[in-house]
Amino acid sequence: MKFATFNTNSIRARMPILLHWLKRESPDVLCLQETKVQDQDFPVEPLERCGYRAAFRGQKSYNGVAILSRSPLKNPALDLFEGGDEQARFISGTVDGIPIINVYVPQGFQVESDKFQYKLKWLRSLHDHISNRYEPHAPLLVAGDFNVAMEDRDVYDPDGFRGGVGFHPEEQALMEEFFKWGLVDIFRKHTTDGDRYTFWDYRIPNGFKRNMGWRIDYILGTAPMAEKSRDVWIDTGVRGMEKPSDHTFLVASLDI
DNA sequence: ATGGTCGGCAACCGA
Repeated sequence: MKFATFNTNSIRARMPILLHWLKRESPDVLCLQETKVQDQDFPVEPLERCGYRAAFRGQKSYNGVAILSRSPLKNPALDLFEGGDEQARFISGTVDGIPIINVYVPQGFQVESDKFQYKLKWLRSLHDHISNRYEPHAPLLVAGDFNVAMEDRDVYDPDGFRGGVGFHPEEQALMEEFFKWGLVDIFRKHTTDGDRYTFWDYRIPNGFKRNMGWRIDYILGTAPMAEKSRDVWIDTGVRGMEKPSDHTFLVASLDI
C-alpha cells in the first residue's frame, strides 16, 4: 500500500500538480488538507477520471480536508468534537480495512493568541478521540498537517523559532502524547536526517531553493503499521512545476 | 535588483 499526504493550499489551484502526481505515483490513498473549497465545488470528476474516489469536507475560503483512494472510503466520519468540527479539519474512515484519520491542525497564529489556545485544545481533542476509539496494537494511520515541528533537526532555524508558534513546548508536549499512546512518526523510523522538510513559507524569499523549511506534515502509524512500513519519503519532484503548494508530498510504502 | 508570497475572493484574512 502506498499512502501519502499533501497540503494543497487550494485543491483547485493545485489540480495540474495533483493529477500529474497521482498519475505518476499511483498512491492507494492520498490525504489532502487546505482544499479551500465548498463541497458542491469539489473537483470530483477529474479525480474520478484519474481512478480516485474522494471523500471530503470543505468550507468557503479556509481549511477543508479530503481523502482520495482507489478503493472507496468506508465508515466516513467528519467530526472530531462531539458537537461537530465546524472548521472542516478532520476526516476519517477505512480503506481496504485500514482505519485512516486525516487532519489539518489549526496553525495557531501567535503563542499569545486565542488561536493558539484553540490549537492546543484541538490537539487534546484529537488525542482523546484517538485514545477513546482506537487501539494502539491495531492498525491505524493518522496523517496530515500538524503545524508542529518537534526537534531542532526539523526546522531550518531552531534557535529563531524556539518558543514560537509551530515550535513551542506546549504543542510539542501534546504531540508527544500521540507517541506515548502508540503512534509512530513513520518518517523518523526510517531516517535520522535533519533538514528534511515538508513546508516552506512562501514569504521567505527563495525559501525552497535555500531549503528554509519545516517538517510539520506527518504520517503516524500504530505499531503494526510502523512494522509494515518499508519506506517513507518526501517527494519534492512537483516543486519544479508551475504553482507548487507551500507544502509537498509525504509518502509511505507499507507491506499491506 | 530601487523589488521581495500565495489563494480566496473581492477587502482583507489566513498561512
